[in-house]
Amino acid sequence: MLEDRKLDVLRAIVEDYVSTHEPVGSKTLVERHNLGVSPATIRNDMAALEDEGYIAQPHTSAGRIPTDKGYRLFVDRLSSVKPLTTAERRAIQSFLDGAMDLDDIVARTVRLLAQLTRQVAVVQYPSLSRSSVRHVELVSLSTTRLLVVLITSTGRVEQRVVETGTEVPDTLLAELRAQLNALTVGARLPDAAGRLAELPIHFTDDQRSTVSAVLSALLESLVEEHQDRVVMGGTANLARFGPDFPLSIHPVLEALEEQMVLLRLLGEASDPSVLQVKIGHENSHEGLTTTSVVSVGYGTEGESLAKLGVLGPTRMDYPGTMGAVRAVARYVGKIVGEA
Amino acid sequence: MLEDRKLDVLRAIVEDYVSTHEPVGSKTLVERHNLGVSPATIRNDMAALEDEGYIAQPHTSAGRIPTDKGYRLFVDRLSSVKPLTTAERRAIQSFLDGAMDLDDIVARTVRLLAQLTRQVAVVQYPSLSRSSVRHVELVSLSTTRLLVVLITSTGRVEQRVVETGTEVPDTLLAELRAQLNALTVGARLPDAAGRLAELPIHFTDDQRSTVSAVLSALLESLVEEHQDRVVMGGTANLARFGPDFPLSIHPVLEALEEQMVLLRLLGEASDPSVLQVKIGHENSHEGLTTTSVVSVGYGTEGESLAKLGVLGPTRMDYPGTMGAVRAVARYVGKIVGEA
DNA sequence: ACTTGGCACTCGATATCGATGAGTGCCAGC
DNA sequence: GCTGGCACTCATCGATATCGAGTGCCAAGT
Repeated sequence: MLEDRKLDVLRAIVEDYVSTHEPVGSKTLVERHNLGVSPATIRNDMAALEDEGYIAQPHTSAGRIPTDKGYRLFVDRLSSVKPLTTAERRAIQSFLDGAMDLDDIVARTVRLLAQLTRQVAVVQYPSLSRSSVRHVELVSLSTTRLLVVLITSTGRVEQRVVETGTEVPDTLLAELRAQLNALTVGARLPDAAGRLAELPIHFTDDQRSTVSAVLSALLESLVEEHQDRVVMGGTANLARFGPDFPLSIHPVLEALEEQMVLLRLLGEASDPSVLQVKIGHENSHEGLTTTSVVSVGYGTEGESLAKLGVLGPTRMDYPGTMGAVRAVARYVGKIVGEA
Repeated sequence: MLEDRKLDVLRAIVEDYVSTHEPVGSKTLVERHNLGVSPATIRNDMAALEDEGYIAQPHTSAGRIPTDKGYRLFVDRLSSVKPLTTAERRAIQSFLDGAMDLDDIVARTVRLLAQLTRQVAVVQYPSLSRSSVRHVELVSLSTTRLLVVLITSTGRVEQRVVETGTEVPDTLLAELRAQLNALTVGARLPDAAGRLAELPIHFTDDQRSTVSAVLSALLESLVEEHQDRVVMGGTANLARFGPDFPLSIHPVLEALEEQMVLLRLLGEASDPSVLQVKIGHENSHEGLTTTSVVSVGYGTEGESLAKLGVLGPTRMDYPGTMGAVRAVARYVGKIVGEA
């Protein structure tokens, strides 16, 4: 009974603080939520919660604020993911439906997420390593220049310009194109990279340099894992986080401009199909210690291609945010699967 | 003589205010710059400048701040574009050299500009309408699905997925590919769009639907002007604009997230090859009335393909910013020309 | 064993007040 | 037309006082 009420109190504190952005005291707590007890009782519980590290007071005589640990408990045990309203679902669908190519899908997803959660949205491009080769194309740009284009099953197009040094006859180009496609089409990107090794022996010596140049470019395209590009949007919402937002937005903006940080933000989580919530200091990066990240993988048929998520102040509406992120991930996964 | 000195005073005020971010008074002015006159004299000039609307005082009994009109005069007549140091030139070169594809070039340019000017950088993708068709490629994704790929002379790749409804034999695909390339390669994008009209008659009736589907997709790619995408970076610098930055960053961030606003920001200037400076209220968009935009077109051989620029507080270092923007535009133009 | 009302206490937030001083406008003299 | 002098304005800053939300603790009640 006691333990139960303490958890109720914690939940109430989190909810109140999230909605008011102000430290919450015992009196206002009993007023707003109908716990059937007096402020004094609440105070006792609060003191206990503070001892256990779930809440803290900014100043000696102020209300309580949830700590990271408090939010963690709230997310893990005191709340459930809030399903979206049908209006929101419709919005997602209509927002995402008109998308043409992959770039467009990602761009729309970012804006959608940002709008829905009113926070900063981050979307990772579908990973190349999970996708397969759809087509390889060689186009001569000038006498000594080739464009190598790789088209993947997720609709992504990678391109590289190659300096051949010598002139490349069209016949060689056609031959090479045919062989490359025969060798790689349908294979997973990493596998395709491996198969390339079988190729060069079929050509004469003076073709070698050209061929190997093309190969290395293609290889680059195939293995370029760091091309795991990430798109971000909704930074305007950062300002909304409050004028009271700790230490201003500068470090946050700075961190968000680092691709690497963004990628790590989305996390190398164990199971990408389950919602991941990183709260405050759980984000390794300093400067993001007052923010939380809600992320989840998206993709086809249980196979997660990439991740997406949002970043906001630790004092965010977790149930709502989690609901939005999960819903968007599902829709996008479906769409990417179709394309 | 008198007029000359008044202009000197205005220049001094702008320079001081830009470097200190504080209203500048008559006394400190004479100290810092060696005008050979007394503070009282300066005060007279200042009063005159204020009457004419070039400067203003935030409060009675405070120093003067340049108005938009003052900055305008400063930019037009009192300053000259500051050439970069050789160190900076080297930085530009090394920063831009490793670029692989067009995306990469644009991304690097944005970061370079942001870093160099310590402001928000905006770069427009090279316009498609000015470029020409390098190659058209058709790739079958599945039995009833085609990918139409357009490669332009600026290295840009446009892609569209087409539902054909019926199965498309490889022979038709090859034929169509050959004809499309013969018809369009080398032509400017708008011209190429026109020429497409000549094509369909060469095919049989039951091929019509497929062909016309492909054509309309290609046509879309060719004319899609709104694909004038814009990339932005360096938003972290917004925070640097000061805690004193008027009305916080919110409206600015919001404006910057609108593609349309960004595009208008770069401006439909008369002659894109000349540096354009928009100061404060000259930017139509409200919310950007305390910011200035320095932009210029870039491209090959005097032909401007797109624009780039930076956005900062009206109290920016105009000569330096203009120098950086111009220098970067030149280098990028050269690189895009090569690619 | 909890809960509750009461009460003294803390301390951030807010308001008031005066001193300070940078900066101004104006004027009379050079 | 420049300059020094002078009275005046007003934002800034620090000190002081007040206010009140919120706390911790205790003794009494159930």
